[in-house]
Amino acid sequence: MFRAVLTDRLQAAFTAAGISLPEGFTPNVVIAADTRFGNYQSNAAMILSKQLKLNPRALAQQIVDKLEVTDLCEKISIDGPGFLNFTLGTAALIQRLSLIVQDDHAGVPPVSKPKRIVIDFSAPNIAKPMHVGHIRSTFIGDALARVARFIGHTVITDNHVGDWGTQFGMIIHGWKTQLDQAKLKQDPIHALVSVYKAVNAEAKADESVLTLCKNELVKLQQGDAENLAIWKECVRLTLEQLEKVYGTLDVKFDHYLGESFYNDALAPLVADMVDKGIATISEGATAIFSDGSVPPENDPFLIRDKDEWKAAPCIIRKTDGGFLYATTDLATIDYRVKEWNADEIWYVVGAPQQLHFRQVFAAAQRRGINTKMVHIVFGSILGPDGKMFKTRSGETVGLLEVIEEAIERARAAAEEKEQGFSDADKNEIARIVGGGSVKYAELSQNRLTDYKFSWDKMLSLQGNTAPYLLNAYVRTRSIFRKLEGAVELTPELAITEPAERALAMKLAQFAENAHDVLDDHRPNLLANYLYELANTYHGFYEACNVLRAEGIVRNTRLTLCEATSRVLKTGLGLLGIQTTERM
RNA sequence: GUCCUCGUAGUUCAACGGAUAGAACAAGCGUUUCCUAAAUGCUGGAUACAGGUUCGAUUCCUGUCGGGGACACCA
Repeated sequence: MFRAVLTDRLQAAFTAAGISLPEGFTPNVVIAADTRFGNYQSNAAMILSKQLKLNPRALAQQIVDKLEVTDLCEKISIDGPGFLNFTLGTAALIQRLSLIVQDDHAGVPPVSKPKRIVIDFSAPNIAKPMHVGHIRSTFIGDALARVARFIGHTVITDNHVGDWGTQFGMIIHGWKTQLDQAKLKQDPIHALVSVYKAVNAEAKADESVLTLCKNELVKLQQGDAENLAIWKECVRLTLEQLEKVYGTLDVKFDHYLGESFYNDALAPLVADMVDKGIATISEGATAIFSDGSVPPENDPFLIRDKDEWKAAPCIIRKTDGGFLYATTDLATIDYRVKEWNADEIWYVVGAPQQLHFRQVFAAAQRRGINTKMVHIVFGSILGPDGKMFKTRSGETVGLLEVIEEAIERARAAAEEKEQGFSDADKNEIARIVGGGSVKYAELSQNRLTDYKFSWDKMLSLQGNTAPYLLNAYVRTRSIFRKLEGAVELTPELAITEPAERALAMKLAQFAENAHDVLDDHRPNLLANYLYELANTYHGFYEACNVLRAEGIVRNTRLTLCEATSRVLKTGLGLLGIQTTERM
């Protein structure tokens, strides 16, 4: 990575110039946003000049005098208030380009300290279809897992399915009284959903039905054989359907340890926490309160009411003895730490659950767990009214529906092309383009912002979308197909045209971008990078004909195409988007 | 009420404290004897408001206004 090398060189230059760096200060080098000034830049001189009370430009000059980067840069300049601007030399770019074409990681170096990271994402509920709300967790989680693995971490993905809870009282009651067996065979999840909805309506109108449901739930929790069998069948049928959806989306999990997996751990966990004084009995329930170890404004167990701080406890056992969401999550943390030796646990879960995780993480810490736990927050998908899509009240759009529609639209687009595709070709292209479009629509966006669900936006095939990137890839492949037969790319390269240089420069930045994604868990940085790369490639493609060129020019351009091809395929792969040779 | 989060072009979104705030869609006019036109060139338009910190603020801090969310026995 040029950035890392330049950072090291800069550090050495400070030492050589006899400037002692303040504690914890490392010179900052970034990819220049505006290539007019150079390719990389640093603001280190400006920041240090403040602390050392020196003139920033003079300080910059001192550093430049000692800087040894002639192997990398053809130009270093001091601009504006004291920016250090580096312009890479052609030889360094060429070397980099050769590496991308040879390396199976497209020139992305591994992390220096690999970790064991457990990533918790997707987490659909049993007996309910996945809806558009699951898009964010599933795609963001999957992309982060892929990137983390790619740069050398050990990743364990776990789908913490909602397979246990009060809804099973109603489902079991409905299963026994009104289940349509034929429908269950045909479309199990929808059969279960309609049963659930019908019972829910009945229970609202008739108290006695609600009581029956509660009784079924109690029996299930006590291990009644018949209810247990029904529950297991519900889980099996739902997982079977989910696997199909995940298969279409190319999303895989290492584990499916749902909430029920932790049932036996809950009572001992609560007892232990009471023993240790972390949890106390209050109003009949068992709850965790503030221990006063952090300032009240940072304490997740306190809220301010007027001028006083009031308790905001986290309940782990209900008055009736039942356990809750937080209890299961605490047990889950125990398991992940003890059984999987997790260094870090990442939760890709929506913003509404921020308080929940703050409380659970704080509770786990009090139990002596010092594993790093991160809630990777994302904004909500809103309905046309600007309010959250609700699972319980309003109808939402099914995830499968969105994917199918996307594939259909991509298929229609493929149909219009005159590339002599067979039906099988068209189906495969439609699957990749359609599925990729939905993923890219999500992943190209900052995860924190809410957005309104829109069919046209999610399924668009024009503009900054997956097909745009795929088309760039297809263009690279088409060139190699035209060559008919193996091409030997030779190491003799010469970058002369601005479009060639711009492309080589962009390709070199893949290494930095792949790493930056995990700094703040933001796949959209990678998506944006790939868009810029595709854009740069399209520009190169218009400006520089490859096949009609000869000799070293042709070899250089072919190498640029090969490198672009590799980076696009690898980068899209990190987003969970497959590529196609033709479209 | 308290806390969290968001507020950027007509719309949907970008921008690890950096230089002239980028794209896409929508609109208009062009580009195919040339490697896939799902491409490409050109033309307008935006940081909610008020302070503060800084050489420099869309970004950090404070307040106001506005959207959304969470706040003891649902998950």
